[in-house]
Amino acid sequence: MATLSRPDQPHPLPMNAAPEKPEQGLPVFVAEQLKQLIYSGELKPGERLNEAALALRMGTSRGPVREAIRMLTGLGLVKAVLNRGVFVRQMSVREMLELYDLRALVFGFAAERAADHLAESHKAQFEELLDAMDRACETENANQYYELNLKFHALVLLLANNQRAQAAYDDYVKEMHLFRREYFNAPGNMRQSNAEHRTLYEAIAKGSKAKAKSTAERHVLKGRERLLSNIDSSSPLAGL
Amino acid sequence: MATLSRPDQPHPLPMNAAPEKPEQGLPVFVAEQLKQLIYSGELKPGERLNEAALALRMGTSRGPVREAIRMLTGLGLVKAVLNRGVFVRQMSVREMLELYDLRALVFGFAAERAADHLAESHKAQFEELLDAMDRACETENANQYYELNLKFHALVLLLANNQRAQAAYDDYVKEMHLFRREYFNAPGNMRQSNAEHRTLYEAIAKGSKAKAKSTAERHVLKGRERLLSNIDSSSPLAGL
DNA sequence: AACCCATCAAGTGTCAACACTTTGTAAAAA
DNA sequence: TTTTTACAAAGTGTTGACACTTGATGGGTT
Repeated sequence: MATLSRPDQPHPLPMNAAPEKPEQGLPVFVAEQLKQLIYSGELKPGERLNEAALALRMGTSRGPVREAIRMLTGLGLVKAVLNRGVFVRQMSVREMLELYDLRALVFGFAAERAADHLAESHKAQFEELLDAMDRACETENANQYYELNLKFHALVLLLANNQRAQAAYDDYVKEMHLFRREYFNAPGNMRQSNAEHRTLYEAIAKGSKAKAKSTAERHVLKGRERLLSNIDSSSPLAGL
Repeated sequence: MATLSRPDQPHPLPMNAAPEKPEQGLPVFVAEQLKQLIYSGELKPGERLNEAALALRMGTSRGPVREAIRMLTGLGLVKAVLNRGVFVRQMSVREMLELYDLRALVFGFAAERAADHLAESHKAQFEELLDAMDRACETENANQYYELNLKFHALVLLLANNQRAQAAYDDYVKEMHLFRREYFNAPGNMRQSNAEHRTLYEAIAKGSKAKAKSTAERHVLKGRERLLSNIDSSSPLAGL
């Protein structure tokens, strides 16, 4: 997964009022906005969501806001405490590590299947992405690399031809944004990471299922190791 | 996973009115009830949820019911259509097959790790379960076997020591209840299934990680095959 | 000074009323 | 008889008001 320095808030104060004709109802609209606010970091992990304030900001009453919030609890993005409000979920180190394990598992699974389903048309996409990531390495453009890296992984998942796995993987990546920001800065592994990408792609292109699987798995688990060493070098007893 | 003939509605018309002091708020309470209604089959896949009727039944107003329903949409249990209501999700054959793939993957993962973490105290539990399942086979008690089977799988997941994987697996099993009932009747594979359980347990007990993993994976995938043959023997063009 | 208790503001929990959309029904037109 | 149109019923969408809980503030007591 490589560096994982999240792009610093692409949305400074973006969305404001409700649309004229909500295409899917106000609660859905509000839920989208809230997701943005959370994933972009404007609403930080542990922070409380104030219903009245949000209602005002979204231009609705509290009803739809409450419904939107309930959707997010179903998604595990926020946690409600009776009579005290709902709070943006905070991931523990343990949860984060578990998530890496699952992500590695699913990514390995996807890579294995991608080695079966690869079509000529996708080869071009892969090579384009790999080259673009190389260029991002040259220019030390971490945000750019992060985006391309996401696309690379998404492409593997797409080729796995399992929408459920695709959705799950997507959730995993998004959930990781709920982790404390300060642990994420492992600056310059981009080159190493992209080398792994190349190895993986070659395995997929050759149709070597076993190799693709193990390469993909290890690629994600390296991110796990990196996180782990970041943590106990900064505070030895942070974990659970 | 074995037979998977679901126990026929353990809850005929169970829960009725709201409790005096809802321990976690009315919406949560209602959501629990709704989950029961759905998983038990009283609310069938594709059926619409009537807010007013449910509110009456639960002894609340529509507000908490709507919030409960939104939680379920977040969980993917129901699907909302603007101005037309929310409907219990219906799983397609394709989704079901994808789910089996993921379930096999996670169960394999769990078995591999269980082979590491196995303690003496759990051996007794395993053997107890296996014997009980044998007895259920003798008496042809499918419901009994189904419950024990669930416990066996849950125990493996517990030993994997990854709460996230445990929760995911649990969701998978529950989601499968959203599939059309008629495809689930593969009556008499209980003996075969339990033989696989024994093989798996022995691998775990011996600490053979690779064997445990592959055995567990195949065990679930056999259920997948069974489903598949059930389907195209009953209606050749059911799938997507 | 430390502690305890009333008071109060802020915020969540619930409800009932109202507005809008959809859909079924039955009368009117072709 | 068939089609169209108007109407009515049922149900969802949204709101503002009100009840209750929590936590903070501040005065009084030991």
